[in-house]
Amino acid sequence: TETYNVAVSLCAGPKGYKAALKLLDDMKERGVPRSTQTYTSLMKACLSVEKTDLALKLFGELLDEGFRPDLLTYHNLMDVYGRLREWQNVMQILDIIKAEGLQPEVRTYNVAIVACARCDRIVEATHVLELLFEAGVEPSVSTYTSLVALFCRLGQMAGSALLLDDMQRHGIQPNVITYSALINGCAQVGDVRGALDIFAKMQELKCKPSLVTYNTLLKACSMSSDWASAMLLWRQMELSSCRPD
RNA sequence: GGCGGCAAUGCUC
Repeated sequence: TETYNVAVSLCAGPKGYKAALKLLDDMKERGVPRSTQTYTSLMKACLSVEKTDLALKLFGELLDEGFRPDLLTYHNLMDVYGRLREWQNVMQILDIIKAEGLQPEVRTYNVAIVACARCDRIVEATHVLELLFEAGVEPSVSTYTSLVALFCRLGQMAGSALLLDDMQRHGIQPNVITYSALINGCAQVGDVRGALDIFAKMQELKCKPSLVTYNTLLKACSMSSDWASAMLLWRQMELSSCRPD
């Protein structure tokens, strides 16, 4: 069982999920017992290629075989429902986790926030952060970055600024991903100036921009037809060790 | 005891 579980867990990517499913058939044929983890890893493999229907089916099989879902299973399940835009189910799973006596972790809430974010549900995503605090769990950079990214994607820059303050009050420093999300927000609302300001701040803080950062900055410029800034950024990008792809 | 899970842009279909 363990050998198979490890093999299944290594199956990610476009081809991986098929290999993983083959392993499951193999286990059944040879009478190798499955486990919660077998199915959870299989769900993950399916999610990596957005096969949400298959992931749901595997969750069903897990239950049919009489296994108890663990935290990770529920994380994957929330991921599924996020992709299906079924945020009500995401919130419900948080309740189920509690009801089952499982101990939620930061990641539990992070996954829930991302799932709500996929559904553009700002209210629910924000509520998840409150639930985290109620549970006495410490937020992480990812927690705040996921929320900030949602606000930014929807152009709610005032809200994202409040979150950034809140984050720092909790002693969490934004990283390159957080800043990239904020730059994306500036892009959404056509604020090239703001995007460049954040970029400047990153340099001050010695926060190394990534390829995504540059792509996002260029997007901000192109959405406002600011070709002069775009050219400057392109040059900067070449000077740094970032190569366009 | 070990193993499996989280966040940012665009492109593609």
